[in-house]
Parts: sequence; structure tokens; C-alpha cells
Amino acid sequence: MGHQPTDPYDILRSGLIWGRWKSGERLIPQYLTAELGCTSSVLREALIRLAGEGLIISEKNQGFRAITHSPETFRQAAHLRLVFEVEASQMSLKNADFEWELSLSAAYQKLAHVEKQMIETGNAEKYVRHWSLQDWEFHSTLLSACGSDLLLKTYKSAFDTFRMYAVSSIPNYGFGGEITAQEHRAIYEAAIKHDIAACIKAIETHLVLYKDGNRTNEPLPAKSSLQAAKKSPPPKKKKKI
Amino acid sequence: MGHQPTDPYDILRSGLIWGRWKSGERLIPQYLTAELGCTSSVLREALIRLAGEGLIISEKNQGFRAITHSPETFRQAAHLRLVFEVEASQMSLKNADFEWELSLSAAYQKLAHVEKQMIETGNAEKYVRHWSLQDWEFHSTLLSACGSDLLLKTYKSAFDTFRMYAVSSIPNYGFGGEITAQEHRAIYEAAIKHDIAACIKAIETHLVLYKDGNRTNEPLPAKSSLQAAKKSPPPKKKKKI
DNA sequence: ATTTATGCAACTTTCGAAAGTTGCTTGACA
DNA sequence: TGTCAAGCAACTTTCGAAAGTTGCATAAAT
Repeated sequence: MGHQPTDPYDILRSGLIWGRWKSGERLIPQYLTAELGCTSSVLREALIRLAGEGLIISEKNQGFRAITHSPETFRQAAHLRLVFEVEASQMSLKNADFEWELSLSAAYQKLAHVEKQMIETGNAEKYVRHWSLQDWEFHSTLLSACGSDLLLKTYKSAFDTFRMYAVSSIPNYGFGGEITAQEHRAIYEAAIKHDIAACIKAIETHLVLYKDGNRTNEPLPAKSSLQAAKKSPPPKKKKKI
Repeated sequence: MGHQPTDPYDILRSGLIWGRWKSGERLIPQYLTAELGCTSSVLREALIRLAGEGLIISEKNQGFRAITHSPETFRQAAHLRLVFEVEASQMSLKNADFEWELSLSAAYQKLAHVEKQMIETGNAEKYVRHWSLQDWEFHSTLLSACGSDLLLKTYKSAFDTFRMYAVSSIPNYGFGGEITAQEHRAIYEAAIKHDIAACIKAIETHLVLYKDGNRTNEPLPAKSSLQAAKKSPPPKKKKKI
């Protein structure tokens, strides 16, 4: 069994990505202590680090907020993903060794498996979080042999920003059924064949729809509440009647 | 008259970029308080934020260190710059309006002027810091009309990493005399003509040498000490004789 | 002579309280 | 009624001390 993270930084980071706090929402250290099991100072440090990473905005004397996203910021994140994936997949395919091919195959099989379940059961929502993790594993493995840790680190940051928006505002976090599965297959097969041109084309096909905003126009599904028990701020003092 | 920054974060950030602390050097909050005029807690926060940005490394119970760079990390930063500049300059040229052309011209004239001084006086060292600032202004202005704040922010981070290494390890921070001046002119002229292909080519010419490590092989000049007055750690206890 | 324990100094991290800031609410004054 | 200022509650930021950790120096054991 895996362990739940207990480090406030990890909890906050993953909470931000998976929609525990919404776009623009204030994060007040004082009211998170009970839930995260530490004092507000420790939370403050975690929030500052996340501000440095760009997941949180902090303005002097105004505390912390989750970054605000919009279709436009999503478009920018998708565009950055596209730029990185096109560049780094080329480099990866050039450096690729046998071990890399093994991990890419493993990542692809796991991704394809969950996508098959989502399509066959017709119950995509049930698997969508797992799918999102496998989607990350597949894309990051594809780029992992590019030879630049800096590029990979920067890519991760763009991917997380992309995912934050997808989780909060796109049906099934962007999983588009059979079409998405086909796109992943095209990327995988081109990569395994070391066909750089086909791989780039497949990546562009996969991401250009987000970049141009064409996959964000569908209606939002009803979202169930994700609220965990938390100490709430005291009710505001009422105006005298 | 401009003001010196007094915010510890700004002082640390600029100190890191301009070589006040060297690659891998420990930053111990306790010994920086006198110099930066605040308590170690405030310094800690600034250091954590810089860790989030990637300029500082922090490991649990091991405190903070300036990121360690090497020819390889420099190569990666140069490569990232190249990727961003090629992509964003295209977008900028497409969006370019009159105001953008004015700021690009202004930035270029200032850059060309300091480069001329460096070449004519033969005393590049005297101007190199100013040159580095103008170099940033020129390159960032070129990309400024690309329409993606996220791309610009990410580019800045790569540029800072690039510059950190250049300041510490490359003669004249990478200013290569007449050749560099010519390269900047080629970029500028292609941009003003909205000649995307020529602009990309000029950018590639400008950056590919760093990317491939060919401008880092020159001998290092003697570096004078930059040490400011600082409270030093107490001398280590001597071994008994 | 080497390995293994113990002590200690130098930091690092966490804590909780004090000081500072912001923006509402309310009450005084035009 | 409108506006302006004082008061206040809710945070945010800073502080300095307490607690915890690491790694070296020295001492003890094999």
C-alpha cells in the first residue's frame, strides 16, 4: 500500500492540482492548521514555496490565493506543453535506448488500459483521476530521454498548470474518449518506430485542440463537492438591524 | 535617481544572479541578517521562495545553497532560451504593432550603444553589467508581443539561469565583441522587417554557440573579489594538539 | 589501530506571541 | 443623505526563543 503524503507542502500542491481549492480561492494558514496538522508558520512556508513555483499568488499583506485560471491561461499552458513536447520528443527519440522503450511501453499499456475501461464501461468519471496520472506518466516518459533536466522540470510545471485547469473546468479532465485513445496510440507507435516527423505530427494533433480552445467549449458536468472537514472562518459579524 | 532594493528577496535574487554567492555556496540565514537588515525568519522565507523558483536548492535539515551550475546546466539553459526565442519571436512578429516596434528600436539602440562603447574603448569589463541588462531588455522586448504571459515568465526564468552561469564563468558574461554586436543587429533588422525566417535564423546563430558549448571554452579572466562586509561564521574549533 | 559510541556545537525547523496592515462598520459632522 | 474619520476585527507579517537534527570531535571499546 502507498502512503498518503503528510507533508503540508505535498498536500497543498496536490490539493491545488486536483481541485481541493478553486481558482482564485484564498488559502488562510490559520484555517488550514487543523486539517494539515501543523502550525500556520509551516503552512506559510509551504505556500511561499508554491508561490515561487507559480501555483499560488501572494501579494504583500493580502495573503495567498490559488492562481486564477481562465480559458486564456489554459490556452497558454497548452501551447507551452506543445512547444516542449515537440522539442523534447525529438531529442528523446534521438537518445532513445532500450530501457527507455521499455518504460514508454509500460506507461502506454497502463494508459491504454485505463482508457479502454473508461470507454467500455461508459463510466469515464470513475477512472478519470487515475487516467490523468497515467496521462502524465506517458507524456513525461516520452520526453524523459531528452537529456535536459531543466527542460523536463519546466515541462512539469506547464503540465501541472494545464492539469489544474483541466481538472476544474473540462469534462473528464480532457479525456475525449476514443479520439484521445487514438491520439495516444498514434504518439506511442510513432515513438517506438523512432519516426520523429510522425511523432511530432501526432503530438500536434493531440494538443492543438486545447491550444486553440476547441476542447473547452463543451458544457461542464455537474461537479460534486470535494469539501473535506475543515475549520471554517467564524461567521462575519452581522450588521445591526 | 533609482533606489537600491531593500527587500531581502530582491537583494538575494539579484545577488545570486550577479555572483554575490557562488555556485553551490551555502546561504545561512543567521549570517546574512546584519547585511540584509532583517531577522533570519524573513530571510528564510525569501530563500524558500527562491527555492520554489529554482535559483536555490533546499534540502530538509540541510539549509539552503545557491544552485550548482556546470557547463551542462548552462547548455540546457541556453537550449531552453533558444526554444523559447524561436517560438515566441514568431508569435511576436505576427502580433507586432507600432508601439512594440518603438520599444524594440529603443531597446536595440541602447544595446548597440553600450556594445559600441565596449568595442571602441576596448574596456568591455567596465560596461559588462550594463550590457547584460540591455541584452535582457532587448531579448525580452523582442518576445514581449508573443501574447503569452506564461511563456514570457518561463523564458525569464531560463534567461536568469543562463545569466547566472554566464556571470560566474564566461568572460565578459558572454559578450563576444563585434560578433555579438553583429548578431544582435541581424536579429533586430529581421524583426523590424517582420522577416520571420531570417529572425529565427539570426536567433539560432546567436544562441547555438552557447547551446553547443563553443563559447565557454575561452580562459577565465582573473575575477576580483565581490565580497561585501558580512558577519562571518565563527572560526571552527581547533583540534587539540 | 580501527571501529563504535557519546558529547557538543552549529545550524535548521517549528512554534506561538507580538506587531503591523487592511478594509469593514459605525458614528460624527456637513 | 453623503462623506469622512475613528474603531475594530480579521488577518498577515515579523520576531525571537525552544526544540530538533546533523556532523564532527573526542572518548571508549574491540
